[in-house]
Amino acid sequence: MTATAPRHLSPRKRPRQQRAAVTVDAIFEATIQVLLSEGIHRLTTTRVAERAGVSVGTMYQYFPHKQALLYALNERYLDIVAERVERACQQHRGATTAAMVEALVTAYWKAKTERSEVTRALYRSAVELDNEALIEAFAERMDAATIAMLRSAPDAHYADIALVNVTLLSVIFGTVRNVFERNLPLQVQADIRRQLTTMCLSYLEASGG
Amino acid sequence: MTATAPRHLSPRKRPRQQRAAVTVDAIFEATIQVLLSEGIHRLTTTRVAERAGVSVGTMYQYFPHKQALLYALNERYLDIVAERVERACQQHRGATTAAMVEALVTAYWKAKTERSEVTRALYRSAVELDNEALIEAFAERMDAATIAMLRSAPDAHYADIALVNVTLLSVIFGTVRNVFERNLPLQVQADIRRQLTTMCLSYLEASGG
Amino acid sequence: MTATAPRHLSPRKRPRQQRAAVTVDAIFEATIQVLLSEGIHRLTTTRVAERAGVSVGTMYQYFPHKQALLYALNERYLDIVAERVERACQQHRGATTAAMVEALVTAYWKAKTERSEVTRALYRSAVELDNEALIEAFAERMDAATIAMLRSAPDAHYADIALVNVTLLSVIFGTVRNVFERNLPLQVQADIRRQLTTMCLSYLEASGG
Amino acid sequence: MTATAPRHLSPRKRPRQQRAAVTVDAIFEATIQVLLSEGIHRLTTTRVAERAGVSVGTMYQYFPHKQALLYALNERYLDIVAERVERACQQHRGATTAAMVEALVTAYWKAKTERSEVTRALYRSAVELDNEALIEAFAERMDAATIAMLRSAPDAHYADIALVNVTLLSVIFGTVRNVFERNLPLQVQADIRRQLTTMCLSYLEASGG
DNA sequence: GATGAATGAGTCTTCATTCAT
DNA sequence: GATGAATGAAGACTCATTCAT
Repeated sequence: MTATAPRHLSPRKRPRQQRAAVTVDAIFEATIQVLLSEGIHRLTTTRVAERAGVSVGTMYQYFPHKQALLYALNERYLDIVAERVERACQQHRGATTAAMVEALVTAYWKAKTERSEVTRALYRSAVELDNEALIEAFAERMDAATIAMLRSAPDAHYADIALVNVTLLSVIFGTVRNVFERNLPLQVQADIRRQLTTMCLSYLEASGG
Repeated sequence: MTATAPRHLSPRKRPRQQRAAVTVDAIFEATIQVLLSEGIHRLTTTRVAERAGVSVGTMYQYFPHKQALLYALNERYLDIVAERVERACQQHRGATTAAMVEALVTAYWKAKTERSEVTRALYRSAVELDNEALIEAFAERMDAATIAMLRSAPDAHYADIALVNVTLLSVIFGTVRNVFERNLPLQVQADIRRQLTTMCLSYLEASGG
Repeated sequence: MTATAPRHLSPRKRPRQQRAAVTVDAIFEATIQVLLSEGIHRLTTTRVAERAGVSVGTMYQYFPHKQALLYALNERYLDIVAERVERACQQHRGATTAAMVEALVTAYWKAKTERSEVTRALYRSAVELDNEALIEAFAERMDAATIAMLRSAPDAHYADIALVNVTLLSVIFGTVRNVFERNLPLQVQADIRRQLTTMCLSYLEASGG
Repeated sequence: MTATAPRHLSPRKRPRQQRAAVTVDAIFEATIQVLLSEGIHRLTTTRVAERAGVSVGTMYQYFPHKQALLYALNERYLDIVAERVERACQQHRGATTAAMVEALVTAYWKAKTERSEVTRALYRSAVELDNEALIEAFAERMDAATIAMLRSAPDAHYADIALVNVTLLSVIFGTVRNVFERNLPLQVQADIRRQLTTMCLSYLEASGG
């Protein structure tokens, strides 16, 4: 994420040493654990620190306050998702539209559902967090990646690629979230995913013929 | 909503009398106000009561605890949305698939975005609320309504209507949420909505030809 | 004290009922007790509440934060001192200069030393409290009272009464503070007080002959 | 200051080497800076160390704990003030009473007001510091210096020089503090200072004729 | 010797909930 | 039935002090 975080939300210090990096990772992991096992209203700084095996004081050395921790956690998460999607887009430049859609849906779907519990937890953690900037940055990054990919399609040309793209992403991202928030049976999820792919492909074909 | 709310979340008493209903409504409205003006972490029982013009004690007469209030609030909200969608479905039985899709997207989109601030506020309030039952009930109700409508289409017949329907709803609901959570410019929102309608229509035509 | 306290330092609610007044008084008294027995760095809200026999929550109902408590405490204290001095001034209008000085020194000295421990405690509590307004208001009040008294002297007339008066008060107030902060033996304190009175009288005679 | 500091308040080691002295001075200066810029409740060891350009660890090498630092700081400050007053007294042995008073008031006044911000800051830092011993030692030192001077006056002889002296010092020290704590306009301050000098001179003349 | 990351007891403050009036 | 003062457990955050590197 290259989004410059609101000043007050940025980590107090960048972990430079090995040990620090380990500590920060432990804190992130602990946050997720607590979120999963206790829920967001029991996500307290003390509990996180305890679970991470560090003292509260140490935690505050890395994150000036709770919000900064959650912000950073979301940032890291979105970063990972973004990277995966970007990689998929990169790898499918010049491919057929069908392959592109397949790749895009798959990449996003997997990124979101592989550790679906974590995803769910993070959605919760984001509430009441001023993370619009984060979301915005993520969206722009995705936009750039998918547009570049779509543009490279040998079998299609889009009149209004911006609109096609924002629609495509909205539909995919939205559907994925909706599906796994409803906790539908895995089989149904898989079915929907296939349908979604088909639907998107038709859309692209209709738009970029 | 016919979902039987988890026992501990149901209101202490059903507002039967006139006065009670007024009070409850005032409390609901106050909750939304506070949510909007102060954010979820400043949503306190005292503040809600104050804004509603009643004492905390009175509030506790109607809602045994804070969660029950939020639960009821969400319930009421989903109820309203569900009703609007149901009505649209009802009114389009026997219509063309195109009309149906248009009606469905419109009904849901409007219900969600007309008071988008409120919607957003409610999403927040729902976090950490054990409202799966609520969501589930809402989903089922929607399912029933839309399936009934789709079945009545003179111009289509669906092999696996359950799958088609769940996909359709997932896509619509998900996209709407995604769009308005990103706070896109109104023009873009309108564009996407049109695209979404088209996309869904193609999907149905492809599935139900 | 008619000084309008900085908004953020004013008590949350004016005690209207009997019970409330009692509670507030208990809190004030407890604060002084803790200040005396534990020192300012052990003056915690919890400790004060405990000593006052109320819960922290209750304390916060009356004082929005610790500073407000200390501010109010000082305000109340200065009010009492001011009243006593004012009364003395009032009662000596038209008296001889000698009687005036005697009365002024006595009134202030007594007000400050009668519960000298408390005075000392309050001086401490005032540190790092934005109480300039308080001090200023007190000073003005004293100024007004003493000037009115001095003006009424039948045996003196002051060319620059403002300067004479501010000097007089600075000397008296300063000396008193200095004396009792040094914790001199009572006998010495009494001696100094007499000397101070004499000194001030000479000063006034020299200035107002 | 020859006052033997309470054992637990004395610096861990006397700065014998050049480097140490420099460091200690930097720490003192930093303390004052922080006190001025941040206020006493933000005067933390870390902040002081940082501003002084040393590590906390190093600071603890010189001062076993925070109190020791503040104690030493006050000690140093009083030492400087004491020295200046002593020098003035020394230089006016055998002078006229008028010259003596003038010199005394001037010396103390200047010492206190030249860096009045610092003085103020130090008063704050002394709160909740067991510095009675310090004050006492300072007082005795001043006593000795002024008594010696007064005794050498060719134009006066005091029956009870101890009382006269303690009164004199109490009045001067107290007034100075009072004046500059009230932050009066400079012009008024200067006026009061002149009045104070006159008043003290009359007093001495009346007492030592 | 110097460093500064880590510690965790201790602070202030909030807020859901109760219950005497 | 309504009120709102009182409660106190629990949370976020600070900071003097230590000690491994």
